[in-house]
Amino acid sequence: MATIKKIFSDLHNESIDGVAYKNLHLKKQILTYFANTSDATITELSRELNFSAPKIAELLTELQKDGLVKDYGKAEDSGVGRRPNRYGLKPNSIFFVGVDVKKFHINIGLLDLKNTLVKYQEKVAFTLNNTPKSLDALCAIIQGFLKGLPARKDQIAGVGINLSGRINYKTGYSYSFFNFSEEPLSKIMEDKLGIPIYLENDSRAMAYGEFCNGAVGPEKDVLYINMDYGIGMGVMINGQLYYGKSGFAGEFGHIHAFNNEIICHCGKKGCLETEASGQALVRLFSERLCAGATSIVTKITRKTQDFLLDDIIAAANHDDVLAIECIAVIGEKMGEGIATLINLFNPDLVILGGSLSATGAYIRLPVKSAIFKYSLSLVSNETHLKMAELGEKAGVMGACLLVRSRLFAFE
Amino acid sequence: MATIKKIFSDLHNESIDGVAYKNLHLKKQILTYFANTSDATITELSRELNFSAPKIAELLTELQKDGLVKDYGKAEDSGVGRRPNRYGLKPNSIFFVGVDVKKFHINIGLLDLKNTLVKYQEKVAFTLNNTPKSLDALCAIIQGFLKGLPARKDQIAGVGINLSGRINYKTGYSYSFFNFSEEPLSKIMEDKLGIPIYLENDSRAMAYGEFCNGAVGPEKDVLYINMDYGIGMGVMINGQLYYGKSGFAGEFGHIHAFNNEIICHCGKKGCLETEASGQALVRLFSERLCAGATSIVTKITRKTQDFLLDDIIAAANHDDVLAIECIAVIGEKMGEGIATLINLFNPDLVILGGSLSATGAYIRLPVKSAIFKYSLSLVSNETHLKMAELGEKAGVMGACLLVRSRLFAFE
DNA sequence: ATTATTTTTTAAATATATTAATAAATTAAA
DNA sequence: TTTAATTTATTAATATATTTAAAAAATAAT
Repeated sequence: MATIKKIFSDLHNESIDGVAYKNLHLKKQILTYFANTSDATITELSRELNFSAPKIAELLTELQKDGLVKDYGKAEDSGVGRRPNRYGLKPNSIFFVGVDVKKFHINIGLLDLKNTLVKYQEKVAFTLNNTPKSLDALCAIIQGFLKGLPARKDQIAGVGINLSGRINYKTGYSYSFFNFSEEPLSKIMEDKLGIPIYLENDSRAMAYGEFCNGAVGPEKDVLYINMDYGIGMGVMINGQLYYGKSGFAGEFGHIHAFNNEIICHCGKKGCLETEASGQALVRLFSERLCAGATSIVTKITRKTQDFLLDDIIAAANHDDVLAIECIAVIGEKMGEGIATLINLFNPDLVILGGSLSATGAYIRLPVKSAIFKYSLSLVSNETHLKMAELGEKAGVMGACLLVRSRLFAFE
Repeated sequence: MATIKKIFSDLHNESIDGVAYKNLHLKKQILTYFANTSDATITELSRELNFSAPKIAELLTELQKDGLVKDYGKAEDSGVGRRPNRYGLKPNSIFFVGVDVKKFHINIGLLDLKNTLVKYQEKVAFTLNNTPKSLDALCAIIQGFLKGLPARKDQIAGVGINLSGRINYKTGYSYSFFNFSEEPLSKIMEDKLGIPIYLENDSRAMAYGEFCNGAVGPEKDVLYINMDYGIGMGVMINGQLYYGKSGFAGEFGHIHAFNNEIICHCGKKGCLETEASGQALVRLFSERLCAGATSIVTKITRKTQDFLLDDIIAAANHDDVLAIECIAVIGEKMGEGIATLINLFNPDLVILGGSLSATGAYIRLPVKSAIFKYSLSLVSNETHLKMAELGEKAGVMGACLLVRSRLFAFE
């Protein structure tokens, strides 16, 4: 069995041309088909990829020799005729590490080729600051995770890392965090950890998780809204993540939506994020409490101020009226923004994700009614609104799957 | 030489498979390369499409037999070595008709395979109403144009028609105009005119014209803003027009942007179009005149009310202060909307088009300054802002080129 | 249980594309 | 002017993929 390094260099060998190039291309098409769809028979692949059965069979045996593909045996009875063999990715050949860096904690996990989180650690203590010390702490956590894995290091294709703010995944530069060096952040971390690093914007990675393994079915044009302290978005167009020119597409939180005087951390005034985000919810909730409103959150947390977003979400899910009211206010404003997105993107599906999505219908209903109110009905009639399915795991899943997509990618 | 019908059915024969399918695919790739890029040599095509030179040569001779491709002879001196032959589309083999339906007139033209408007009629008298009579008038004009063409009818691949409002190009339904029948509009017109009809949203068609033959160079993510009485947008993502689920993507004019009481013709309040469009400009200009402001427009047109948008544009281009001031007001609001687009799409290029773009810097500068004010600088720094280059011809060009793209399209 | 039917898989034959080699065209240098 | 160098175009030879046919595997019907 070839090592991951060998497979990697084979798959990305750019000096290859002619027949070898075409075979390599077809191999990647097969792998991508397995990854995006599922196991398949020779005949299915032949039809789908427009190559003859013998050719597909030849490449499948090569991929099996490489250790990437497995023969899963005879398919289920499908009526009459000989039952075909099903082929698919071999789970234990390659693994991917995903690191979801949140404001106050880290989630980290190891994914195999069958989309199983082999190992997963949630809410590892960490505080995100834009300092070298914070970066060192992050590296140390990843280092520790890499040590205790049920996989050889040469089986790990890379580490995907989600950060909030502006990220250019192609260059590896981060512009909002850990941007105190001349070199791209991905390079710095690769040097420290000795393993390929792939940076991505947090919302886009979460979106990718939902796209591949969550709420998205056959839909091709999908928007994923990450509702957390800030507001982020991941855009899928024609079945692929959309980046824009420099990887900054989807800055939904910083569109100008209000004529208020609240200064956003991006430096501008009136961003959607100033009134429709988790941080706006915390502010609104505190204001209402100060103004004399009552809530069970004070009982649960024994605090009278400095509530966390999670405290309010928990209160709402315990039927706390104040929390529910405040979420409705935020949701209405969020929905107005989403109405704009629907007019512009005419998506098949909009997914509400991020920590605020844990409030379920409390956020969904005001969003839905605002969409009706503010978008063209002909357009929004075509759009489904769903809640995210992966919850807290979305980020880690997405980060891992993005590493996979880079391994299988062509060019 | 094969007839257009033969070529058409060859190019879209779906029963073909195996080798014939692959050859057909490669033929279309070659044609698309010629269409999108320019003429090319065998070696260039071989490199670009990853096929061997003999294979490319074989298909090129076939395409020459079909009458679609022409040998343009030896290339310019490129230093040392044998000079290659350049091949490209043959201009007089196939033609496309484009019809740009405006509110108060029609532009109609005939395009050859070298992007030359062989015949072009501008501002043909017509008034767009949502009535069968208006539709009949439109068909009559097209019928008349088809009669006097310097091309046989069997050489015309189809007629592309631009309409404002919501269009689903796949089904051929129009939802804003001529929507009084059960059957799709494209079907109705095909039956009347006896030639394939392709409907498209007017702004998207204009955008496509600029993409293929106007202000767009190598950029892949581009937004085209159609500033007319209404506001429209065409979106190019990854080098291709973006439609969204039902072809309604890009409804920029109807995003909710103001808390005003002006009812938009879409039925909602506060649309961007109510304050940042040509119709808003006309309203603003009239109000300022009524309030006592002076303008040369009253002298030129000898009217004291009922100004057309073109009157105000002409006045501005004659340095009329009131017109320039009003355009700046509209431009500032338009720019605020475009800032939102930039945050969401992170485009390479934004093109200002439509009749208002004829005011040049008068509209460009306020738009530009609003973009600086309202979008994330990291994102907007990456975006260029250009004026459209095709002017009034954009719609006809786009309509023709869209027919072409459907002829060459695969699937 | 045997035979017919259907489908996948393998194998052989055919068709096809690529590679390598040659010829042709062009420029620069001898 | 001739020769060498360079690149393209064409051809012939080789490698490759596809097609066709045959075999194998599975099920249903007789």
